[in-house]
Amino acid sequence: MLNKSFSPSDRESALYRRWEDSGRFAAGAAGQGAPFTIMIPPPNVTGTLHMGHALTMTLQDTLIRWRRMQGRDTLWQPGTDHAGIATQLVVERALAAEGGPTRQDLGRDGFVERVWHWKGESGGAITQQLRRIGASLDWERERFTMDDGLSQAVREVFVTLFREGLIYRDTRLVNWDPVFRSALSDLEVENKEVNGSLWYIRYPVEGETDVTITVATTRPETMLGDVAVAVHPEDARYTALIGRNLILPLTGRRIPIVADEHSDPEKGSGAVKITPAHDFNDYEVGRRHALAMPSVLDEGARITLADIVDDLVSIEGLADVAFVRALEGASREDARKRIVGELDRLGWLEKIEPHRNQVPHAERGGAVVEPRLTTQWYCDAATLAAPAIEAVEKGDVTFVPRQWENTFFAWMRDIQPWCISRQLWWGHRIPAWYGPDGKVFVAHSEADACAQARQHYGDDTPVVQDEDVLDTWFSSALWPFSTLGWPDSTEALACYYPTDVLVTGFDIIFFWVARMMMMGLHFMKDVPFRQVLIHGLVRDEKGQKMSKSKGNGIDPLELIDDYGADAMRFTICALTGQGRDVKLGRKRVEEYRSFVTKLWNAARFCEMNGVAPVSDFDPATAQGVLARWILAELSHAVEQVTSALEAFRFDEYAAACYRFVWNRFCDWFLEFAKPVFSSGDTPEAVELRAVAAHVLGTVLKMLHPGMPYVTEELWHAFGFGPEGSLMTSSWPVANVPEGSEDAQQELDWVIRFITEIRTVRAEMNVPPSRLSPVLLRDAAPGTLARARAWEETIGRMARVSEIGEVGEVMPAGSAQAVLGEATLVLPLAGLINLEVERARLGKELSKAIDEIGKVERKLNNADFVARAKPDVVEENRDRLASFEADKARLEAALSRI
RNA sequence: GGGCGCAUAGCUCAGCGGUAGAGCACUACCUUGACAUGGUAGGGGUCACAGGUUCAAUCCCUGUUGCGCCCA
Repeated sequence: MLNKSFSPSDRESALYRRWEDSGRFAAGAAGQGAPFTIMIPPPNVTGTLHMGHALTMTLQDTLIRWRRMQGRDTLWQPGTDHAGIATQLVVERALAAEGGPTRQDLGRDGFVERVWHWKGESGGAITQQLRRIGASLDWERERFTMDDGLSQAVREVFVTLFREGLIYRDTRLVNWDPVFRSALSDLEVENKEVNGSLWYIRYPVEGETDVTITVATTRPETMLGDVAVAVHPEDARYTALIGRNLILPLTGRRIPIVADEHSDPEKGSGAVKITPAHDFNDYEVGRRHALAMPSVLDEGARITLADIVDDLVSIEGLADVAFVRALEGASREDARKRIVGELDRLGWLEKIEPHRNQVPHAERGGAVVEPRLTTQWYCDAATLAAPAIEAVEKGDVTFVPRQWENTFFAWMRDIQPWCISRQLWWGHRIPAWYGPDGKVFVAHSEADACAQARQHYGDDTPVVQDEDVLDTWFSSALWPFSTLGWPDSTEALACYYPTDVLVTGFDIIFFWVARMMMMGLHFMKDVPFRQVLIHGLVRDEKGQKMSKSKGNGIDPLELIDDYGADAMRFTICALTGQGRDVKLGRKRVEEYRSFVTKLWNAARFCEMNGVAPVSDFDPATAQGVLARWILAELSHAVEQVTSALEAFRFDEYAAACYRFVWNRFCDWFLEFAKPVFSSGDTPEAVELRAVAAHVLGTVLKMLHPGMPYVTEELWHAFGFGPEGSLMTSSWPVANVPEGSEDAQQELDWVIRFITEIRTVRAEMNVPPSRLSPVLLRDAAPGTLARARAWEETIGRMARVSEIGEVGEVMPAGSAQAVLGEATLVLPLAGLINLEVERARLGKELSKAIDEIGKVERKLNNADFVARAKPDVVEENRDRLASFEADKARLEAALSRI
C-alpha cells in the first residue's frame, strides 16, 4: 500500500543509486539504437550548483531520458573544466586563509601539486550535486580538462595549429589583469559603467605663447605615455594646427598633432590624447600614424618610466623631471591624483566634468583591466571561424531558437585574434620551448623540442619551456572530441561524434558554441553538434538576475530539500518557453509539487481499487466506451508530449502532461470509473482496471523525463517492473483504438451534460445537498438513451436524482439549460428565484445573439463568401445554424418560465 | 551609436490570419470514501499605440512609445 504521500527526501538518493549502480546511465548498452549524444558544457571545477545549472541540466536530462526511452544509445558526457584563473584564485585564497606559504613560496611545481590536492579534496563538488537533481550522466566516462588524454589533445591541437600558422606569437595590446598579472581574452572582460570624471587638460602648441589645445580624458595618468593628439581631419577648429607639435605637460616631450577620424568633434573638446600602449583605440591610431608606443604602466599597473625616462625635460611652469621621476612605482589611482594635482597647480587643468564611462573589469576577480602591450600567443580565430560560419549558413548546425544565429554570425564575422596564453601556473603549459636566441620550438614533448633544437643548432643547446599556460577555453573547445579519446581514433569517437545537441544559455554562445565549432570543424572535419538549444537565464520572481550581491538567489539544493527534485525539475520544464528567461520563485515550485502529489494520489486511488498491470493487455481490444475514450485521450496526449519534446518545447511538454493527468485522467476518468471499480469482478471492471493500469503506466513513462523519481517509485510500487527499470523502459507510441471517435463523442457529451447541470445549479444557488431530477425536452431518442445509460454517473457527479422526459406540461419553477438539440429541465419549484433564472437565460440568449450578429456580418459580406477559404465559410455557416438553434431554444425556455 | 528581443486577464506566460487560452491569484459554494497539496462554479482582456496589407489582423508589414539584453 502506498503511503499517504510521496516523501522525496526519503527516496531520491536510493533511487539514484539504484539507477547508477545498475549501469543504466551508461552509453553503449547492448541492443540500443542510433546514438543520441549530449556533451555537458563542462562546469567549472570550483563551481557549486546554482539555478543556472539546475535549469540547463534539467533540460538536458529531460532530453536524454526521453531519447533513452525511445531506444537511442544515449551518451550524456559528464565532466568539469579546470578553470585556470578561478581555481588558482581559490587555492591561493585557501593558502592565505590557513596562513600557509604563498604561491611564490611554493614554487610552480609545489603550487600545481597543491592545486591537484585541492581538486582531489574539494574539486568537482558539482558532480555530486548534479546527482541530486537526478541527472543521468554517464559517470563512468567522466572527464576533466586536465586529464592526461585531454591534455594530449590540447598539445596535439596546439602543435598542429602552430605548424599550420594558425597559432603564432605576437606583440600587441592585450587585456591585462594587473592583480593576476596575466593576459585575458576579450570575452573575459566585462565593461561596467561607473561614475568617473572627464579631465580637460591644456597642451601648449610648440612655438606659440598662448595657443593650446585642450584634450579631454578619463585617464589623466596615462598622459605620461602620450605620443600625439588626434583631431578630426574636418574639424575646422584644428585644421590649421595639424602637423604642428605640442609640448606634453609634465614630461616636456614634443608630440605631434595628427588628423584621425577616431576623434569625435562632438565629444569633449574634439581633441584626444593618444596613448597607444594603454588604450585599444589609441593603439589603432598609433599604428595608422606609425607612432612610438611607450608603456608607462607595469604588470601590476604601477607607473614605470623606463620607456620615457630618456625624454624627460624640465620646462619652467610646464614640466618637471623630478616630479615625474617621483611617480615611479605609484599605483594608477595614486598617480592620477598626483598628476591632476600637479596640472592644477601649474594651471594646465582647465576643468573637470562628471562623466559616466565604461571601465573594463576582469570577469574573474573583478580587477580593473589594463590594456598593455605584451607578447602573447594568439590563435587565428578568423580563419577557423570561416567554416563555422559556413556550417550555420548551410544549416549543418541550427540554433533553436533560430534568432541566435544572428548573434553568432555577428560575433564570428568580426572575430579578433584570440589571445590564448595566460600568465598562470594552473593549466596546460604551452608546448613551446625557446633556445638562447629566442628561437621557438613547438613540440609534443620536451624530448621532441630538444631534438628540433639539436637539428637547428647542430648541438645540444639547452631549451627552456614557455612559462605560460593556455586559456581554459582552449581545452574546453576540444571537449566534444577530446572526451571521446581524440587524437586516437576510438570507437567512441566514431560512434558519438558529431553529437546531437548542445544545450546552453545565450551568454555562452561565444565561449563554447563558437569555439567548439571552430575546433571541431578543423580537427574532426565535421560539426561538433547538429543543434544548439539556447535557453534563457534563471531570474527571480521579479525578473531580476539572481546574484550573490542582491541576495535574491535561490539554492537549487534547498528547493530539492523542500519540494523534491521532481517538483523543481517539472517547474523548470513548465517555465521554459522558447528562448524566454525563467522567472522562478518558491511559489512556482510549490504549485508543481501539488501536481506531483496529485499524481501520487491518483496512483494511490488506482492501487486501492485493484488496478495492477496486466502483462499482455492490448489496448486495441478495449471494449468499453469509457475505456476507449481514455485510451484515445491518452494517445492524443502521447502525441502532444512527444512532439513537444521534439521541438524542445519543455513548457508544452509539461502542460500536456499536466492537462492529461489532471483534467482528463483524474477529473473525469477516475470519477467515471469509481462505480465500475467497486462493482467487483465484472468483465467491465476487469477491463477497466487493465485500462487504468495501462494509462497509469503510460503516464509514468511520459512524465519520467521530467520527474524521474516519483514516476520510478510508482513504477516499481505498481509492479510495472523492477526498481529502477522505468528509466530504461520504452517511450509510448500514440495508438488510438479503432473506432474510438464514437466514444470520444459520447464522453464529450456526458461531460458537457454534467458541466451544464453543475453550472445551472451553482448559478441558481441550489444547495449541493438537494438532489434534482433532470427532464429532457425535445431530445432525440439516442440522446435520451445515452442520458439513461450514464444516469448513475450523471447523478453522482451533477447531483441528479433521476433522468426523465418532460411530458405535456412543463413543471412550474424550473431551471433550464440547452445542450445540443435538447433542453435540460431541472424542476426545482420553490428553490429557484424565477427572476434570477430569467436573467441567467437572458444572458445566455444575448451571448448567442451577439455571436449570431458577428457571424451574420461575415456571411453577408459578399467578399468574404467569395474569397475566404470554402471550409472557413462552411464552418461559419455551421456556427450560425448552431447559434440560431441555441437562440430558439433559449427563447422557448424563457417563454416557458 | 549598431543589433536583437519583449509588450495578451491582477501576476507568470501560451497562442498566432477567421471562435481569446492556461496556471496562479480572486469570488461563491463544498470536510461527497484518492487527493483541502482537494472539488465545483464564476468574474476578469478595445491582445501597448498609430497607420498599412487583407474579404478578415492579437497574429503579417511600417512607424511610435515603453521595458530588457548584447555589441561598440
